[in-house]
Amino acid sequence: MSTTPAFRRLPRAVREQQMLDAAVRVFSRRGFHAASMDEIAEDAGISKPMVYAYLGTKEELFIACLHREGARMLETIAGAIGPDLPPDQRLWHGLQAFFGFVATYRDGWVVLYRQARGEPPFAGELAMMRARMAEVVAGMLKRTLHAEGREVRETDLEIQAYALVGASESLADWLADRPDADPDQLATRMVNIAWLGADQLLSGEVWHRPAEG
Amino acid sequence: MSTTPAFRRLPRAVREQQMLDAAVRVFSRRGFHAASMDEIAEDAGISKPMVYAYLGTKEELFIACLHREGARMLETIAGAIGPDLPPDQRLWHGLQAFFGFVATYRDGWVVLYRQARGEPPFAGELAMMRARMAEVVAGMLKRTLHAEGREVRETDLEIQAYALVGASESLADWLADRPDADPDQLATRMVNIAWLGADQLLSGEVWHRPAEG
Amino acid sequence: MSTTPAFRRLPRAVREQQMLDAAVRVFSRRGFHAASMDEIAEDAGISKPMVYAYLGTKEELFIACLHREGARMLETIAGAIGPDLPPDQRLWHGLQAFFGFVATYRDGWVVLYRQARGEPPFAGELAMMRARMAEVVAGMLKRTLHAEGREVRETDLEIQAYALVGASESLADWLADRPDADPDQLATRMVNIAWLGADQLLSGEVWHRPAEG
Amino acid sequence: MSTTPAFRRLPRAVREQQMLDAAVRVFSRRGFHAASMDEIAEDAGISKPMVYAYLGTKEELFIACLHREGARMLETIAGAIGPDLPPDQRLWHGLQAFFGFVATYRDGWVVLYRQARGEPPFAGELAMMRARMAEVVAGMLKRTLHAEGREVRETDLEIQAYALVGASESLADWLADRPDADPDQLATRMVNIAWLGADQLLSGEVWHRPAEG
DNA sequence: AATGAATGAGCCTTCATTCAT
DNA sequence: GATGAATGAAGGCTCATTCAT
Repeated sequence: MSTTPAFRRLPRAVREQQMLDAAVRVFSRRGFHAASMDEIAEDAGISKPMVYAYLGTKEELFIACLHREGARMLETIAGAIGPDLPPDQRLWHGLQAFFGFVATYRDGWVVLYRQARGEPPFAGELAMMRARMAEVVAGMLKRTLHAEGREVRETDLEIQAYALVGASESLADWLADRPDADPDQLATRMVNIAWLGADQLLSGEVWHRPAEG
Repeated sequence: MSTTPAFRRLPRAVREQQMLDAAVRVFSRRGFHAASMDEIAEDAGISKPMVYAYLGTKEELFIACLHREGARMLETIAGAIGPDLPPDQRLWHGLQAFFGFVATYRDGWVVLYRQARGEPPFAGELAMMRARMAEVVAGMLKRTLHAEGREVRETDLEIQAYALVGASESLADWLADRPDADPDQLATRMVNIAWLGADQLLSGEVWHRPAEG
Repeated sequence: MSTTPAFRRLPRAVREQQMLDAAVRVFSRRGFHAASMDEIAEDAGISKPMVYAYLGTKEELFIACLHREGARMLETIAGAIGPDLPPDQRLWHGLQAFFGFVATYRDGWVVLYRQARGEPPFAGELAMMRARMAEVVAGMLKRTLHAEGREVRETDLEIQAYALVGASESLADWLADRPDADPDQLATRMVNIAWLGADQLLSGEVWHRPAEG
Repeated sequence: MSTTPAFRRLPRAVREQQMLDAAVRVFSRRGFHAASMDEIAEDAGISKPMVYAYLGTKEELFIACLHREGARMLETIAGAIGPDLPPDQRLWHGLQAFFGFVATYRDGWVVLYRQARGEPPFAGELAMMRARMAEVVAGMLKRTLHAEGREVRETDLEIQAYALVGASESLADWLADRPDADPDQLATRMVNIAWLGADQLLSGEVWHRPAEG
C-alpha cells in the first residue's frame, strides 16, 4: 500500500502539471472569461495563491495551457510521422495521430480550437498557428503538382489548403463531442478527401462558375 | 414622407436595429464576456437602460444578435437558391450567397462562428445549427448516391458532410480576415471540392488504411 | 423643517464633494495604502462603485484629494494676500492664512504633508510644490538683499528658504495635533523668525564654523 | 582570524544586521505598506522564514529599523557633542553630526522622517521623539534667556523650538535628495538661524501683529 | 539552521442590472 | 420615453504569515 503516500507538499513540477490539468479542464468547460481562478484552484485541489505563484496571471496561465496542449499535439503528430516514413504514408499517420490526440486530450483540443479563437489576446497567435499549418499543407500540394508539371494559382493553393485544414478541424470538433467515435475512421476519410483534392487540382478537370446573367 | 426626418424619438423598430448593430459590432470585437453593456450602449449612442428596456438581459441581447445574424444568413442563402433552381446549380448559388454574406456582414459571421462557439450558454444551439447544416449536406450526398444505386455507411456520409461544412467555414473565416478577397473564388473552389468528394464516394475508388503492424 | 430633504439620488457635484471629504478624512487617518476604498465609500455613505464611477482609481482619488486641498490652500493664501497689499504686510497675511488653513482643514494638511510624502507615486509632485514654495521665499529674500546692495551665495539663499519653509511646516504640523492652539500666534512667531533670518543675511553678521582640529 | 571568512552560516548578529540593512533600504524606497516581506528577504539574500525567525512580524521589523536608525542617530550626535564640550560649541557639533548622519545613512533618515510619519502604528512614537528633541531645544533657549534675566511665554518657547527642529528637518530632507551637497554648510547656516532666533527672543525686539481692522 | 510549499484574508476593480426622476 | 444615479456581487491578484521537510 505505498501508492502516492504524500498528499500535500508536492514538488513544484508535479503541482504545476496538476494545475495545468485543472486549468485545461476548466477553460475547456467555461471559456477563458467565464473560468474563474477560484474554480481552477479548487479543481486542482490547491489554493489560489499557489496558482499565481507557479503559473502567474490568468492570461499567462491560459497561454501556458495553449503551449502545453499545442506542444503535446505537435509532438504527437511528429512522433507518429517520424523521420523515415515514406512520403505517401506521412499524411495517413499524421492524421491518425492528430485525431488520436483529439480523442485522448479532448479538453486540450477544445481549449486550443474553440476557446482561444474568439479571445482577442490569443486569437492572433492561434491564427498564426493555423496559417503555418495551412502553409505546410499548401507546400505538400505544390510539390505534388510541380512533380507533375502543373501550375496552379498561389491563391487557389492557399484556399485549398485552408479548406483541408478546416475540414480536419471540423471532424476533430465532431469527434470532441462524440467520445465513442473512432478516430481512425475520421483519418481514413480525411485522407481520401485530401488525395482527391490533390488529384483534382492535378488533373485540371475542374468545375467553373457559370457566366452571370 | 421625407427621408430620415428626425434624429431622436425614432420608432422602436429602428432603435432596436441600431442597438443590434452596435451589439454585433462589440461582441464581434470583444467576445461575449469581455463585451460590456456600457460599451454597447455607448457604441449605439443610447443610454444603458434603453438597451435593457428594448432587448433585455445581456444574454438575451446576445441571443437576439445570433438570431438576427443567423436568420440573415439563412435568408440570404435561401433567397439565392430560390424555389426553381435546377438541382445542379443549387450548390453553387448557395455557396456564393454564403460567402457573400460573410463578406458583407463580417461581424455577424464572427459572432456566429468564433464567439458563440466557446460560450456554454450558446454553444449548444450553434452546434445544432451546424448539425442541421450537415444534415442537409448529407441529404444531398445521399440522394446523389442513391440515384446511382450506391450505398454508403451512414457514418461516412455524416463525416463527409461535416468535412464539407468545416471546409466552408474555414474558408469563410479566412475571408473574414481578408476584406479584399473575392468571395466568388472561394465559392468556386468549394464547389469543386464538394463535387469531387461526391464523385469519390460515388465511384468507390477510395483509399484504405494500411493494415497495422 | 425643510433641511436637506433628499437623502439619496444627489446630483453628481454634491456626491463628488462628499466623497472627497470622506477620502481626505480616511487618507489622513490611515495613509494611502492602509486606507481601503471600502472604508472611504462607507465613510461617504455611498457604495464603492460610485466612487470609482466619479473619481476613478484609488490613486486618482488620492490625486484628486491632493489637488483639491492644494488648491484650497493656495486660494486661501492668495485670497488673504490680495493684489494690493503693501509688500511688508504680505508675509504676515500669507502666514496667517496658511496657519488658518491648517487649523480649519486639518485633514487636508495631514494628507498633503504627512501622507503624500512617503508614497513614491506622489512624493515627486509634492517635492516640486515645496520646491516652488522655497523658490518664492528665496526670491523674496533675494529682492530684499539686492535692495540693500548685498550679495549672497545662491546655495545659501536656497538653504535659508528651505529652512523657513521647514519651520513653517513644522509649526503647521504642531498645530495639526493641537486643535485648541492659536494659529495667529504661530503666524506672529513665524514672521519674527523670517524677518530675523533676512536681517541676518542682510547684516552679514554671521557666525562662522570654527577651524577643525 | 581572517577577514570575512565565510559567506553562509554567519553568526546571528551579523545576519540580523544584514536583514535590517535590507529592510531599511526597502522601507525607504517603498514605504511601510508598499514594501513586501518578499522583497526584503530577497534584498537581504535570505529566505523569508529566516526574517520571521530573527526579527518577527513586519511591524516588529519596521520598529527594529526605527530603533536601530534612531539609536544610531542619537549616538552619532551624542558622540559628537561629548561630555566636556563648552556650551557654546555644543550646538554646532550637534548639528554637524546630525547632518552628517543624514548624509551617511540617507535611507535611515528617510525611514525615520518620511515613512514613519504617516503610519498610525508608528507616528505616535515618532511624534514623541520629536517632542523630546523640541524639549531639549526649548530647554537650551530657556537657559539662555534666564541667564539674561528675561522671561518668555512657555508657548512661545515651545513654538520657537519646533520651528528650529522643523527647519533642521527640512534641511536634512533637502540633503537627502542631494547626495553631493555639503552637510557642514547646512550645519553652519542652521547655527546662524538658531542663534539669531535666540537673540531675538532675548532682545525682545520683536515684530507684533498689526491691530485687526 | 534554512527553505520550498502552502494558505486565509483582504483589497482593488468591474460589471450586469435597477430605480427614481 | 429616456437617463443619471446607484448597488450587490463577484473576480483577479497580492501579501503577511506558517508548516513540514
